[in-house]
Amino acid sequence: MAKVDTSLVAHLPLFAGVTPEALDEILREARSARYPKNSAIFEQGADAQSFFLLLHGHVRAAKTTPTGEQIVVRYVAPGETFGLAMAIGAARYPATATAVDDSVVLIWPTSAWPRLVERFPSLAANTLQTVGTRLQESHTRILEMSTQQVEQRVAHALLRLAKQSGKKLDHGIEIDFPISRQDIAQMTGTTLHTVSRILSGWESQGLVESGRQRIILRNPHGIVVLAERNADSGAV
Amino acid sequence: MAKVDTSLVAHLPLFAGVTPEALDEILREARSARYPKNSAIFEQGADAQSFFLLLHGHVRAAKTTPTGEQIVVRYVAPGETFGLAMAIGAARYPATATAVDDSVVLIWPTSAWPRLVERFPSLAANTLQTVGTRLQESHTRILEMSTQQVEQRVAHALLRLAKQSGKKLDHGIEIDFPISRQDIAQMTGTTLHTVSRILSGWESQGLVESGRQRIILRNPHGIVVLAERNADSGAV
DNA sequence: CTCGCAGTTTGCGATAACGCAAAAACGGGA
DNA sequence: TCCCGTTTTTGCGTTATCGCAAACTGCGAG
Repeated sequence: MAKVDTSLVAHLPLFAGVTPEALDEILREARSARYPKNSAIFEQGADAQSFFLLLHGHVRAAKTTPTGEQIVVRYVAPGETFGLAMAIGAARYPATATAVDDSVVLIWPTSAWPRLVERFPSLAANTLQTVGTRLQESHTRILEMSTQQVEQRVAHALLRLAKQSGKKLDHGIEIDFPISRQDIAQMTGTTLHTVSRILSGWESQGLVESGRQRIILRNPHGIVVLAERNADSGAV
Repeated sequence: MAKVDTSLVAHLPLFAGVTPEALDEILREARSARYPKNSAIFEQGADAQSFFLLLHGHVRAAKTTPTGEQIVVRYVAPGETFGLAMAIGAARYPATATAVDDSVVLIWPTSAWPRLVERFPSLAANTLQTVGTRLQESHTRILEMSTQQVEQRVAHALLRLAKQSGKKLDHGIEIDFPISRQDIAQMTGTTLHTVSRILSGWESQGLVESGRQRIILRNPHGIVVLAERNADSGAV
């Protein structure tokens, strides 16, 4: 069994208020695993046998309709948990998780959750906090989808990705994992065509620099302006 | 201080796994209050001084944009909690809560939450479950907004309302609180005009019977069919 | 180095839904 | 019972966005 250095994870929100000894005990119940780029971690509808903590890499959580259309629920960054179906009392995963980069995760068996929570109540409190935050973000997303047009939604989405997983370059901020036009479309409720048109436009204005599954915000402030301007204030 | 009968609330999910004595202790920390129809319970952005459990009536939780547009986050039915800002670590309410009917609520001071959770860990677990379920519903809503057209979204919204707060009549199911076209528009990400057109259409097909802030599903199954049919399968 | 494919770009017509405006209907309060 | 304000209905022009189709491009495999 791979040994995980407690110091690497001790500062994570999930473990706030947990003593080092307790953390050690918690980690002993986990195993770690590596998922290569583009491999599936779990599938929507499958038995929720495990829950996960991402150590390295990036994971996309996506939901699929009966007719095969997808939306991206979120991108998971290192330090975040995912696959928490058990915490909400679901027996099956409500979404599919895919590694978009080579990724390393900690894995606990779902069956360990009740015991862990009983021994370490902070885990429940911390998880509640996390889930609550995600719920709020989700409501914000609904608000945006209801009231903003596509260009603003794409702007917001990119800014969030930049904040969560942006790598500072001297000529801008790069989204630190491979992401396609299609992915962005699935985050914002539009089509890859429309996203492509929007990014092309921004590129010609020098706001972004982008290519195959790669996006650099050259002028983040300009994108903030786009994101915040309301529909009719943008006459040229 | 109004005394609340424990037997009225003992069966609620929030109190699952809580002993009668504990419940009694928890309820002693609460006070109850009555809000008349159309009165505000709390405003978005205000200090989250309390959290609530709805006993009677119906409450609308809505989020407002800087430009004044609104969306309905959800309708709260009796037995459900709301205003849980503290559980997610927010100091201010992320939405506005309004009684849409004369309503009675239990109110706890936010400051009591940490103590309650420490003494009764099931509260945290139960709340986690609730919040997790809401998160899933929220994702489902995003999925619908991304992949379905307005008519289907309205159909789904009405079916959910009917399931949550439907009153069985011999000639159909009535949504058991006042709800306007505008409200439905704000639940589905469209305009009151479009909702009105859709309901008019349904009315002439005998699917619904509706009036001023009042909707009866005359043929729930017909609406299910509408909700589930995918965009192109509906040729006449 | 070249080939092949996944990802991207772009044009163009189609249309669902919006937005405005005005009239009609309903219900509660005086 | 009548009146007034809110809610609902409906017509009509506008448009943001979609959907399809076709061409292009960059990267990785061999």
